[in-house]
Amino acid sequence: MSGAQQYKTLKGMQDILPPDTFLWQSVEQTARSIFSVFGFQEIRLPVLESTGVFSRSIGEQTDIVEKEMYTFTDKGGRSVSLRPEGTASVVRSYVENNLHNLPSPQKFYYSGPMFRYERPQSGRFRQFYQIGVEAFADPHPRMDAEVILMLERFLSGIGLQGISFQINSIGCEQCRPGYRDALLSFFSGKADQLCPDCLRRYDRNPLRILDCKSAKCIAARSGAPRITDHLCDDCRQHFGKLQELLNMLHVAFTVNPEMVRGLDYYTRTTFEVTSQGLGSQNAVAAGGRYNRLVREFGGPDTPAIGFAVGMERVIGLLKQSAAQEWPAPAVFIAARGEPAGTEALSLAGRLRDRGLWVEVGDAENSLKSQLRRADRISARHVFIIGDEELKSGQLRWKNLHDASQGVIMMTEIEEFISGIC
RNA sequence: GUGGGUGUAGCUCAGCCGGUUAGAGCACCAGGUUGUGGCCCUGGUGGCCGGGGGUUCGAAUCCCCUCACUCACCCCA
Repeated sequence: MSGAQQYKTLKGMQDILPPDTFLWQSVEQTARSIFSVFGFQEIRLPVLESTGVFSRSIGEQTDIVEKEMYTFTDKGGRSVSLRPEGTASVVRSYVENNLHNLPSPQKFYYSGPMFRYERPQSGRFRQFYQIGVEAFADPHPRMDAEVILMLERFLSGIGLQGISFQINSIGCEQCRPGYRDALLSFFSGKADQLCPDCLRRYDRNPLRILDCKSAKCIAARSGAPRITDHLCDDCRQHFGKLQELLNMLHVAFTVNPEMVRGLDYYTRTTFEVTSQGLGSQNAVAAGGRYNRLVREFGGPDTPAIGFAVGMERVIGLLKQSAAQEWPAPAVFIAARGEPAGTEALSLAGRLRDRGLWVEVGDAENSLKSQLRRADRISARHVFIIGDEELKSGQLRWKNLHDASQGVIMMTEIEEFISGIC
């Protein structure tokens, strides 16, 4: 190692390396195939947007917008930000491209990195990956149920265990202000019973007091009004119908009237999937309905619902339950000396054309050394080419799993391969 | 932004009441006679002991500062 500068990833950013990348690929593949059969189509969006895309949707007052965004001025003097979440960009794109002209409902999924300038901890990074979906133009709770069902299918499809679904309704512009007032008046005489954080929340976002973890606040909020008791008729019916549908679809869930979401744009249904064994950041996926956002972005009045899955959290759970496997090559070709080394390369090419993963040994090394390498990378079969084989037009094969071996003609190699692979 | 914990080889760690060239296991590479892996044996690559300063004849070891990582609060996927 010279005295040269050693670069490292920035705080909260990480390299994703093999064999983890294989796990990521399989999770992404499952997502694609499940979302596809539900009729969701992929969209790919920029990572950088006008800052307003996020501040106006997520909420000016939220922590995400106030202190967690990677915001800077570009060379044209515009304020731009790395996306801290996906929904705002999808809505921007929906409006910009007039996607409401596609047959309704319009259903999309996306995946990619998000950025938030936070203090990293277990399950929390500054660059993190989400797979998310958004469904537009269907106000009915059937769409809520379908989206939640799809999330459940996906999570069980990748083999996640021990997760639980919580759902809630946070009402709409008709009923939420009334509930907020009820909550404020309930806590107004109890300021001394709240933790310092919740005193702040009282002014900024009183609903958050409901999910504070401090023992004081848990005690102070007993008997607090519940959002589910303050829903207007339409919201109550919507929420009731959703529960009915989820039961019919056999999606296990619990209603949690204290569940609060951090983003301002939600209306009615919100939901969250949590897991034990994730540490403090235990949300695996979360989402909800946002019926006003498209309108606020200048589009037609269009209801919508979506969710996002935290990839690192899902991957973290999967790694706990199963050891990482390295994929292994089908064939390793060991050659001895120069003419054989060339022959090995040519044979490898033919086998790769048939879609096989083939590794070639270093013909300058001993056979023993090459076999050791083949074993280390768990190759299933070894072909051995040397002077003898070149003379006779044959080659020797060996199965490293059961140690069987034999000889075949070089010209019959393709048939032989199709018999064993 | 606020607290706690930890920094010695790629990984897991020992050494740390100061004392000659800083260790182990695993991993990686090679070899153990002519062309056969796993086990075993041998050898090799790899660390200015996170960085800087101080105390001392002498610091991985003691003191101070700093940085990084990590967990938690906050917030959230």
